[in-house]
Order: sequence, then structure tokens, then C-alpha cells
Amino acid sequence: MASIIKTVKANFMFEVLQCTKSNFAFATIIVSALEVCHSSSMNLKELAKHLNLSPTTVSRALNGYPEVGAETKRRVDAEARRLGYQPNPHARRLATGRSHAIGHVFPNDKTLMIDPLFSDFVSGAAEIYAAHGFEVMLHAGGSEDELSVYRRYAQGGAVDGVVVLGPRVNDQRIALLNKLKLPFIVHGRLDESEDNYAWLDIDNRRAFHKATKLLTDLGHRRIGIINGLEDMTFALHRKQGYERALSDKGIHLDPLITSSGLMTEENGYRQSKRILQLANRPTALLLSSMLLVSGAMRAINEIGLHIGKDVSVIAHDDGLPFLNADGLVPSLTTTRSSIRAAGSRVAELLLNIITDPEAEKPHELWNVDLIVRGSTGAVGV
Amino acid sequence: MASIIKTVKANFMFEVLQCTKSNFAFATIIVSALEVCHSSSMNLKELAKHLNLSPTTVSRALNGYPEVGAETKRRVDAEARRLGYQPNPHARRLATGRSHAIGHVFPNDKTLMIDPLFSDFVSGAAEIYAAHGFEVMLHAGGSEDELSVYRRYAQGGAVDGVVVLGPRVNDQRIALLNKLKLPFIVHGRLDESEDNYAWLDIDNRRAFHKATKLLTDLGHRRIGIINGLEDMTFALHRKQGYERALSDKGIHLDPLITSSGLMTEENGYRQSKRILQLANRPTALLLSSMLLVSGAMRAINEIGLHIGKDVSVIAHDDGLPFLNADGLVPSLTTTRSSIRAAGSRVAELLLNIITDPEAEKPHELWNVDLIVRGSTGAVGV
DNA sequence: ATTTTTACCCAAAGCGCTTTGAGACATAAT
DNA sequence: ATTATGTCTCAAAGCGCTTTGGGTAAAAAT
Repeated sequence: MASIIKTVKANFMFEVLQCTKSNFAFATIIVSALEVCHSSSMNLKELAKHLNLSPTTVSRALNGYPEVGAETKRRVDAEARRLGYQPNPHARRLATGRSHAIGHVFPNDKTLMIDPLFSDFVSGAAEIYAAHGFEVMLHAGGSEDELSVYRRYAQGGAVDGVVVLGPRVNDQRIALLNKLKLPFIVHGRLDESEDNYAWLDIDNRRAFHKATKLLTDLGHRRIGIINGLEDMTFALHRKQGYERALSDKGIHLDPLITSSGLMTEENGYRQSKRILQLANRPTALLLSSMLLVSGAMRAINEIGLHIGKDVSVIAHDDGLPFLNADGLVPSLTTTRSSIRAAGSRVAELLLNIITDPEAEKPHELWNVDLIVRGSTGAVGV
Repeated sequence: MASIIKTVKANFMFEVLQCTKSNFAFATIIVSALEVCHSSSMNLKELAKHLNLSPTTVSRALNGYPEVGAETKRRVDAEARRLGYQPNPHARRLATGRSHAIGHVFPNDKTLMIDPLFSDFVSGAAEIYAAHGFEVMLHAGGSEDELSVYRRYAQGGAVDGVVVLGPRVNDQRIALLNKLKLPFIVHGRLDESEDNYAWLDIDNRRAFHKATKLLTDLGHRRIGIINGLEDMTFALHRKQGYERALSDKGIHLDPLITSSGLMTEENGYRQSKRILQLANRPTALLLSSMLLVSGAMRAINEIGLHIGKDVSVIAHDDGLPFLNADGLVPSLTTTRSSIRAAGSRVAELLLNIITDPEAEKPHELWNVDLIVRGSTGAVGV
């Protein structure tokens, strides 16, 4: 047995290209051993030598250029796989000038709070990148500010494009990226009908308009809202949708029953408790995130109210896997849009932009479904 | 005004090195304009030409080699900053063979669930990387499995090291990474006293032993546990600590009041509801995550029990910013350890390993504080 | 038989950086 | 005056890939 292996190994040493079926299994073992020990020196030149071809031809064969014969290509592919060859990414990047990487910057500001939404988003995006041979370069924190990171990226070609997350009112990033000519796409957008940059957004305004309208149709006249920070455009748009739906019915907006802040459990608890303990408390509550919901439910229980009866609740659900709106009791009426799906789509669009930079910048405004479940009811029933 | 700017610009064209105070502001404007428009072609050779030096000297000056004179170095640094020069990262990587990047793989398996813990962890790590000029390369999903990703990383030198997250019982990654000689560190570990790889772990066993002991000391004899998936070593270790503390007191472990599963709100709700509705229900509950807590609280409220009175609760708190144990009512007794801090420390250790691969592999076992708050009380009071 | 086409393949020149090995020019020691 | 010792600088050779601009031989067309 040992001697057989030895023989096979020796064969490989003498560069036998085929092996009989009987020693195929052993060959595989040896090959994978070779793969490991030769890995660092197995470069294009070496592979070419193995094949008695020039590096040029091998490179072309592997990259599918038409100038190389079908039989040769097959031979090259087979040998490359056999030896576990993989092109050195840095050399390739240097030669082509393309990095095959996308930059994502986690906006972790002052609060040091990493929004758990972002990880879901980036994970959705990363799946698409992986399928296209792109890497994702993550930047989070450190002393360098986000704008400088982009400048650095653009300068050295560290990434082929970036995704801008969580746009704010008067966001400086978009102008900078346009100036730098670094391909990018924004998840969200600044204002209505922006068209000098690519974006994908959900129709936050309409979503919260729909949600608010559902409540007014059910007879609610006092509707509170616990929103994200309103210098974030997504939160601003939601607020606007809410306002519009109120004014549609001639309802005066009472700032006392609105709130804008971090989307944490604790803030959900505090704000909903504050609002629901007002003398003239609202009969319905709009929440901008499922994270706020867990706090709100706690407050509502504590006060002794019942969701769907004493107080109707609608929340926006980003589809976070660990916080399921349908599983709650009562199940939650939500405006739902998967942030993971948005991540995937954003990635696709960005890759398109990179492939064809001259094409028109895509703008996608996703409709948001209003899913009516058990947490909303007619007022005063 | 326009003419002044023009003059300044012209000065720059002729490589005037200093400018008077009066035109400093304008000069700055021009420089940043130059930075943008020349950015793509401003490479080492170009910079050297500007300075009348060879690329060699400039490179050495910028990288702080001793062979270059202090005055020269100052000149080079100033000019580099003025022109906004940044070395091309790919060229540098190719030349040095070091990528200045760390790989993180999000383990998003079958469930497609991105554990929100990981984003906090990676964000802590990224801050350290950034401070040392390292990038983080994120991989998540796609068809390529985690082992293949590591093989690819090792082969092409895409990263200088990787962080292994969420080790499982019989994890194959460690053996592979050792074979590949790719520097790595594990957040967590396989078994007790592993020493053939670097790891940082929290003392999960002791943490849950302490927590359980607190409960038994308070007189509890029936203690339930809602744990993570027990093929994850962290969950296994917690289970072991729990078991040990029970057997210390001669308490028989009842599998009916234990659970192992995904750490979601919904699972927290379901399992705690199931367990607390048993005829012989436990008087205390151990939870492996704050995410489980929100579900458990919901169940407890629904059943009409009171935390800290009818049922004591201790949870493990990873310090997630959006779910604060102290803010709950009653405030929660926890075993607490910041996963973000772990991320930072892991990053530091890995960078050390990369700098000095011959040094002994670090092993850090972090003690976990048991923070006693309002959710634990004597049994039957 | 000669030219044109087609199908393959290659040598060599980059990409932008680092690093080696050595040279030039001072200053200090013989 | 000569050799040693620093100090500062440079030319040139890579790193591993892609890409340009041919080149060769066989098949097809003239």
C-alpha cells in the first residue's frame, strides 16, 4: 500500500499527466498535498512551465479569451485545477487597475452604535459580490472620517465602488463621491427625485402615509410616532408621510406625541411610556423599527394596556431575522421591506454601474407593503 | 481676485515650495483642486520627479527608513502631503507580499441568519485595524464555503490573517488554517486548554456556573436554561457550567427545562413559554442572549408571572448597544462581557501574531462579571 | 504556386511599488 | 596622504499578472 502511494507520487514528480483509474483516489490525495506545499510558489509562470506554454497563453486561456484553442483551454483549466492554481489577486489588480472590491463604511458615529440593520444589509450585498468574484472591504471607526476614507479609496483604487449607507439631510458624501468619480450607490436618498447619483430606496413616505391612513380609517385621531433620528432622510421621509396622512384628515400634529431618537429597545420603552402616560394619550402608535417595538411592548404591558385594543401599533419591519413581527402576540401590523434584499439589489446595481459607468444612473424606489395583522383595531372598541 | 488665484496656480506650476501667508488660503484651495485632478497619475515616480529625487529615496523617506537624511525626509513628506500622494495599495501589496488586510467571514449558514453580535464584534476589531493601517475584508455567503475561502486567502495572500468566529464542536477550520500557515485567531475555542492555536474566549463555563450558583444559593432548585445551539462551543461551555453548578448541589438536570436553539426573540418566547407552562415549572431561567430575553419577557408577562418574584432571570449580555439590560424593569441580572471589546482585543492579538509569527500563540480567557440586579430573588418569596 | 485568412501562440513591456547592492561624497581615523 | 566610516542617494531588478503587437504554421482562397 505504502509503496503504491510512493509510486503514484513518483509519477507526479515526473509530470505524468494522466493516471489510471485504479490509482485515482491516491492521486487525489497526493495532489491535495502538493497543492498545499507548493501553493505559495504556484504562479502563472510555473503553471505555464508545467504545460509547456507561455504565460500569455495560459493567462488568456484562464480568462476565456478567444485567441486560445478549445483543446488548449481545456488542458490549461484542468492543470490549473489539478495544481490548485489561483492567480495572485494583488498582481491582477495592479495589472488591470481594477480591484474587484467594494467598499462599505459602517457609520458608527459618536454613539458607537452599530445599527444591527447594517450587518443584514451588508450580508445580503456580500452574497452578490461573492457570486461575481468581488470582495467587500469594510471600514468601521478609527480616526479617519468617512470622507477621507473615500478620498483614499478613490486615489489608490483600493475599491471599484462604494455603497453609501444611511444618508443624512445635507449629506456631504454624495457630492464628494461625484467629484472623485468613484462609482457609488446610495441606499436611501436625500430628497425626492434626485437624479445625479444612483440610489435605491424604499418609499418611506408612502409607507408611513399608508400606515397612518390605515389608522385614521380605523377612526384613530390621535396617533403617536416614535421615529429614528430625523437628520437621517429615511426617518424624515417617514415623518413626512405621517404628517401628510394626518393633514389629509385635517388632524393637527401634536409634537408631544412624536419622538425622534436612537432605535434602541430602551428608547422604544421610554418614549412610548412617556407618550402613553400623557393625560390625552394617543390611541395608536407608529414605530420606525422592530427594535423600538420590543421596548414599546414592555411599556404597554407595564401600563396595563392591550395592543390592538387600547392602543394600535404599526411598526416598520426590516425583516431582521432575530425579531419576527409575525411571531408576536398579537402579531404585528407592519410596513415591511427586507433590508437584506435591498442589500442584494444595491450590490447588483453597483456592479452594473462599475461594468458600464456611462449608463444612466439607476434609481429604484421600492414600494413597501402594509401587512395588516393583529395589532391594529378600530378605535375605542 | 481671479487673477490672484491664477498667479498662485502659476507659482505651483513652477514648483514654488513656499507661499506667503497672504495667499495661503488660496493656495490651499488650489492644492485640493490639484489633488483631485492629478490624483490618478500622482504616483511615486511623479512625486520623485517633482522633488528631483529617485523613486528609491522617496519610497524610503516615506516609509521612514534610516538611510535617508532628516531634511530630505521632511521635504518629501511635505511634498507628498501637498500633492495628496498616496501609494497605490495594490502595487505595495505586490511588492511586499503583505496585504495589510484581515479576513472576517460571517458564518451565515443554512438559516441565513446573521447574528447581530458579529457586526458589533467586527466593528470593534475594525477600529483597531484602521489604527494600524489594516483593512478588513468581509466575506459572507455565496456558494464558496468557508474553508475554500481560507484556502483562497492563503494561496493568493489576499489577507495577512483571519479571525475565526463562532467555533463549533469539531470545527474543521482550525486544522485547515494551521495547515495553510495562515495567521489566525479564534474568538472562542474548541475545548479547554487548547494551545496549538491562538484564541480569545470568555469563561463561559465559569460565567454560567456563577449564574447558576447564585440561583441555587437563593434557594432555587429548578432552573431552566435557554441556550444557543449547542454545537457552538460557547453554548456547550455554558451548558457545562450550568450542569456543574447543579450537580454541585446534587440537583438532577431535567432536560425538559432546557433548550438549545437559535437566539431569536421568537425562540426566546416559545421556549420560555413552553418551559414555564410545565406543570412543574422552574423558578428560575438562564438565558444565553439578550435577544432571547425580549421574547422571554413577553412570555412571562403573558403567563402573568413576575420577573424577580415568580421567576428569576439571568441572561448573558454581550453589551449590544440596542438592548440594554440595565434599562429593563426590573433591571436584569446578567453575566456581562462586551463583544465589541473582545473584537478589539482579538484584532490587537492578531496583529501581534502577524508581526511576530514565531512568538507563542496568545490565549486569553476573560473572566465574566456577574452583575446582580433586580431580576433575581430568593425562591418562593 | 502564391496570397490571404484563420487559429494558435509567444516575447516583451508595463502596472507602481519595494528592496538589493553599490556608488558618491563627505568626515573621521590611521 | 591614505584608508576607514558614515551618510545619503540611485539604478535596476523584481513582485505576478495582463496586454500589446507581432509571429508561425496550417487551411482556404486566389
